[in-house]
Amino acid sequence: MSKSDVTLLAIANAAGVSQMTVSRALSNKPGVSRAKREEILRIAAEQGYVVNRTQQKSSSRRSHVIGLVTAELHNPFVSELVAGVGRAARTAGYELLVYSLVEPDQPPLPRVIKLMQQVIDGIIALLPYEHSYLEVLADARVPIITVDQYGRFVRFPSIAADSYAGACMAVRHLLGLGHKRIAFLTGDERLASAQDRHRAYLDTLTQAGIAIDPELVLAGNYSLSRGQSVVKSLLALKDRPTAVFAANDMSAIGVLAGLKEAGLRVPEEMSVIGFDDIPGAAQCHPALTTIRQPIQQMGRSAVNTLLALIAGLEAASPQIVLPTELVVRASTGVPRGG
Amino acid sequence: MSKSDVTLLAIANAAGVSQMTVSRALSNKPGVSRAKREEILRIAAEQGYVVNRTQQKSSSRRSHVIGLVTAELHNPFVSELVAGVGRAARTAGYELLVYSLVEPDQPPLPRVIKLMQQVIDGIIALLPYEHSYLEVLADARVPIITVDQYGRFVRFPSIAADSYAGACMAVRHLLGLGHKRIAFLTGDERLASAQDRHRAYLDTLTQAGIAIDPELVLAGNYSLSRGQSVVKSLLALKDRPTAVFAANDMSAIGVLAGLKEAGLRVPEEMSVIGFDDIPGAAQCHPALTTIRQPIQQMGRSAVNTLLALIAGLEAASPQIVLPTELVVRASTGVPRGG
DNA sequence: ATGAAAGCGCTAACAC
DNA sequence: GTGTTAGCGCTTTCAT
Repeated sequence: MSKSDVTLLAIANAAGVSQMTVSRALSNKPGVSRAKREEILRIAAEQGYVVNRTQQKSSSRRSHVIGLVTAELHNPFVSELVAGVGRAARTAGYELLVYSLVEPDQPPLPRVIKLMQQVIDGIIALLPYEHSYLEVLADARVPIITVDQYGRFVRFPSIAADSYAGACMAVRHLLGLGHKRIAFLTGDERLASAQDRHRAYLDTLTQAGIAIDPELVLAGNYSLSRGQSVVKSLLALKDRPTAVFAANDMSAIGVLAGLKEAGLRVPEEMSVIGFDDIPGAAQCHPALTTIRQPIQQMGRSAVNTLLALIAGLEAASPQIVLPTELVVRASTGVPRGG
Repeated sequence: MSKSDVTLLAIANAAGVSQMTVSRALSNKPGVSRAKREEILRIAAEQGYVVNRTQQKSSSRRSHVIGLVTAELHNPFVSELVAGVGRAARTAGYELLVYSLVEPDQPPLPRVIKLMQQVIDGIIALLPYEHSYLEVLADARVPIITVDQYGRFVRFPSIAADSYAGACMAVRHLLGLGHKRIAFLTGDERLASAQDRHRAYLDTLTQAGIAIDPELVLAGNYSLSRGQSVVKSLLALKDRPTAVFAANDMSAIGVLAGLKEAGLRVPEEMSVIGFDDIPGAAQCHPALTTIRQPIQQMGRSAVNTLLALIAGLEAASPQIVLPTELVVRASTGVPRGG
């Protein structure tokens, strides 16, 4: 007889009480005497009882399972965040299930959306490019939190690092080193984070009295390969920049690769700064100067906010913005003749 | 009234039949007249009915949902495989749920294991380093398939590409180009795939009459960073190799990066060949020659085999091995003075 | 070919 | 503080 047969009733019999008393004891609900409660907990532990979340959900509308949806499984930022969310969820007594959107810009099938409702209590959506399915879920009263946002679309509470402030720091760091011609490699501009970083770049330069040169703004998409391929356009400019601010670490690492390919030394001939501080940032050569997002903390915030929503509370603030931090490593330095 | 309220009973009422008839019609079971069946299907489609998988499971022991467990979310091979499995599952009328092992070498909590049993009909485990939890699941009669294997542990049916044959091809390709000193960067030797590739390297060289030089065998772990860092040991050898066979593409790309850093040209001064043919292999510089694993097909095989197991059939063959293919790109060439 | 009844494991609601 | 009842949505089993 495998453990999977341990049911509420089994424990009730073993303890000589009713099923309901066991349920109450196990869910920490009032209405059970201390003595009985302890006895029940002991027996349950002994027998290795674990609640059946799906039955729990079908009778109480709560499964204590949350879902995380993402289209970018292969993305270091995402996988870090998944880890953070997983830990936070578990700490709060929740399990985490991941729904992978196989087709990035395609909404999941109705079948899958339904499955989400049937299994989970709430959803954390990462980098929600396509979000029509979120509307469907919201209509079905599934609490939703997004990490980053699709444009300025604010129907759902979101968690994000302070992209604007972080990007300002990045640009100021380069300015402080003496750079005047600073290129910017954009992120995927459908996302709020990318828009914020872009705006911060423009604003900070302007505030520093430096005219914006549109040639120095290159269209990226947060990907390594784009970062790498964009380098030649950069080097083809008659008046080359002395530094590049890439909207995220992946594309910054791509830029590093492209520069290496072109034979330029970093930071002597070109400074590079990224954004995110993914694990790979510290390991590449030269180690990447970047803006750190508090990824673990973002995971925790996402979970806590979601749980509050599930509990029926309004999100304290619809948009939670977490501070970022400049991490200076080896990829930035004073410009030549600076 | 949201769609989520569409239940069997609702359709039964709308169709003027019993719940049971609707159930039968919708699950393609016999016992319903053609006319009624069609009528029911029409109404169900109209109302947007979707079965509640968890209820389905609690009464029939089948949810038509399968799970995929992996510790390496951030791994291009894994994410490709997840996509392939997702597509195949959906085609077969199953949904896919992903369980991410947050701590790579740590088994999931009993709570999570229990959740798996409660939600899914079977599990596909990717790169199962730690597999004690699989035993628990198997004891609970959850069908399991692994992709790749932990060592020579064959309790579970597995799907894998033919690592041995593929690695032989890789080495022969280099031999054919005229290389005599060929280094090997191992994979994570806990996995069967890594062991097979290693063995193939040794065997193929021996068969070609080339003595094995232990100095040319470098300990890797399938990671990019290890590939990169290992290059300096390679270049420090008094009698340098002219080619490197890396046990997978990620580490091969790392080797490429390390060589670029060291200023060596590929393939003029060093040939590099990988294994997997992940999407990144074609995009790096120079484009990587590699052994292609049929990742999509592996996903399909894994799903089909798992479904057979779920249906109560024995796996046709406990170990399914799929053929590999040499993909020649730009990272291999004749050795200098070859 | 169709339906009625029972049960899966759990909890909300209402007893006592 | 504790137990009983009913019900979630589905499928099994047994009638008809």
